[in-house]
Amino acid sequence: MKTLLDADYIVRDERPVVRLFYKQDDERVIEEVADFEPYFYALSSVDINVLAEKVKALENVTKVETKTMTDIKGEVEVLRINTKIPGNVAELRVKVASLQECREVREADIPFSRRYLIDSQLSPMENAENIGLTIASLDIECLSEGGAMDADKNPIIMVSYADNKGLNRVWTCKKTAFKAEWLEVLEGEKTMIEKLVQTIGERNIDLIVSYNGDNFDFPYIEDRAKKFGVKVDVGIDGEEVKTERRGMNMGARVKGRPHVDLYPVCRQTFNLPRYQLEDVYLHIFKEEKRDIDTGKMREYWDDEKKFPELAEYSLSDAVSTLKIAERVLPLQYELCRVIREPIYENSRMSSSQRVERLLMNKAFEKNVVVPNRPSDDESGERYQEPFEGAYVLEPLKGIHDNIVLFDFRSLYPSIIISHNVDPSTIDCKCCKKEEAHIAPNNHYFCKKKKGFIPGVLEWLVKKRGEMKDEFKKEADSQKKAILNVKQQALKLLGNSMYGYYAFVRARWYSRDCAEAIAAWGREYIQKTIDEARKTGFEVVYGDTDSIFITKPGEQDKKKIESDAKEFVRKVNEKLPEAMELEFEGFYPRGIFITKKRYALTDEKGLLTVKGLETKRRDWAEIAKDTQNKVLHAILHDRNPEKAAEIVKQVVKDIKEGRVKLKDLAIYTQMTRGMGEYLVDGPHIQAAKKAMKQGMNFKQGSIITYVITKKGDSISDQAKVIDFVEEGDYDADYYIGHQVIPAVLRILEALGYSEQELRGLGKQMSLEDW
DNA sequence: GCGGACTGCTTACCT
DNA sequence: ACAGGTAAGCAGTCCGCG
Repeated sequence: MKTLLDADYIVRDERPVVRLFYKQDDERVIEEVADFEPYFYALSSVDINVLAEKVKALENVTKVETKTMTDIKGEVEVLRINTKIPGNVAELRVKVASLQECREVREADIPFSRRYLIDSQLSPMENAENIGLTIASLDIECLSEGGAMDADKNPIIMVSYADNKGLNRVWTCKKTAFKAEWLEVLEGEKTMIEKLVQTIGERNIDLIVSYNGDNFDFPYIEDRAKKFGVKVDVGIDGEEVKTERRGMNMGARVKGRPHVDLYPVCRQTFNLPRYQLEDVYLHIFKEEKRDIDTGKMREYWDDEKKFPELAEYSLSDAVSTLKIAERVLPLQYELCRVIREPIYENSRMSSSQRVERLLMNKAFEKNVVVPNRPSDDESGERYQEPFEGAYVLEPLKGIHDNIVLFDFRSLYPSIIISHNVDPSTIDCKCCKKEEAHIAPNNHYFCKKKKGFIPGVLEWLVKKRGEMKDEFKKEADSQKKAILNVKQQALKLLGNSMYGYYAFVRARWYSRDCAEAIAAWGREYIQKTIDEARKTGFEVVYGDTDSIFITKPGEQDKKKIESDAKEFVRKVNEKLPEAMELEFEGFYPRGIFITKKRYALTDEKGLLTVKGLETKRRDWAEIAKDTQNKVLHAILHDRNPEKAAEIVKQVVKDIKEGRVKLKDLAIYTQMTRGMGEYLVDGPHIQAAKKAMKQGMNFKQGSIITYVITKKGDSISDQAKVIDFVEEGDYDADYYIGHQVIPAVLRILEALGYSEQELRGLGKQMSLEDW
């Protein structure tokens, strides 16, 4: 049994050698492939043989052959141009492209080891679960003075390590009397780094995980190691870890022993207000992780009594990182297998990159020549040409009883499949418009030849169906879990296809296709809404692919549900085969505030909230929690007086200074670089003040701030939480701008007028908001 | 000089 | 750095007001 963990290439005797890093049984092996040459394609503007002759005369060309492939507009003759080493491609493609006879160069920007994986059709991480990978997590602590981390000055004081074969270690250089079986006191920083490297090697680690290792632990270790002349040669063949630029961020790459930074993975996998290790751990395991105030690192380090706390915290970082890895890696493995990408790359890819990678694999299988990536100018132009998206029905605002929710199962993917939406089938020559799939946007799609992307989608849907069937049949819970992850991965890829068509940097971008899909979507939901109304339902709300209905005058819940199910059956009879309207659920009560903002209770009293403040990271916990309680009181307990009582108490707590800072914190992401803001909102002004005191924020950082007492405007009052004392908060702001607006929206929708609320306000002693 | 109306910028959500 | 549709807050400006 073997599993492919990593791939790269080296140049030996002026020939490229692809290296495949496997774990085979219990051994680590490197397979070398020496007979694979880099190549790319050229399309000709004249007779392909004329171009071929010209190309043959160019330097470093080893082989030229003509081939028929499928392009967007149909079959094309292409020239496959082989060259000696990958390093030649950049120069050669320019020479070829500048030949008069050359129309276009294709597939010249695919990295060589990726090219090999596409052509060999090898899947990384096959058998990963069965082979028993040895996974290690690592984490460092360093002694920083006042916020800023500077690898030049501040030493590493602790390295913690945990692996899934039972070894837990904290290596430190403090001469301490504290003893623990996992604590090992070493001479100094240099020895600690050496110990880490040595342990990874000795324990034959297959996969290294970290939390923010790309941007912190590895670059830091590298810098410190350099100081001591130590090599961080943790790679399988003794290569050192290399931090490389990957778009806007860094990636710490370890050859053959993939390093997965769980921070980007978690940011993509979960939707949370913040993504510190503690937050993610709490979210997944519903359990607080040990934490310390890292601002007081010096104290923990110097004080012998406090030191054990630091050591335990450090160990818990490594241990919880490993636990998180075990939770999130299965989906990563699965994505690796489907898109045939090694895990180092896959774990740092965006969903559009994954879709594109899958399409490139399928293109190879189906003899399709891959379109080029657009230039910056081209994607800029595409960006200037937006199109109409989904339909959203204005909700009937207020409370509704006995709501039935329907939605179209995978609306966009099913439209793409049903109507064969593809850049190669749009307005085809082989069908008359009337005989084709006519889209609501003045285009039509071929009915004779299946498009490339609908074909790939169909494959994803079919595979997913198989996984779901096997899931149902499987009894073993571990195997069930794997099957479930498999279907999840396929679903993720399928659901990204529409967005990919509309993504301006996509190779297979097609505004016309995206627009047609959205237009069809609008047509299906609008027709369904009309049909529901004709059938005697009231349509309370609908968004894109979902419809909320009630049946006025009908009290019998069973009757409502059965009528609704009958309606679904009727609609489905008329829909294309791949499309389906699904009965999603029955809700005894719901409140609709505006488009995209509503709340429902199911029969067990479980609350579903969408879009309201409760769901937003940029509202304080005190406001979100109060809104949530008010919703529960109204929807489930049906008791507005209770709601009023809750608000009254919270307002009192705020006024009397009893609220903790963590409940007042507002989280807001910095979505661009500091210099790019035209208007500095509260989070930016708070961040700027904090940066003067040594803190660091960059694009993507989530800023945690509180509105304090002092200042001329809200932004002026905003301060990063680390610099705020307990009790220093603007009570009027939290009452008037947080709690009251959040609950008022609910009470207003209940039918209270503004005046009544002010009256109620007096009762509730809210008179001064 | 003040407050309400309005606009533009910004964010995070929904599907 | 997958899409468009949407609500909403804050900062700043405009406008009316003897």
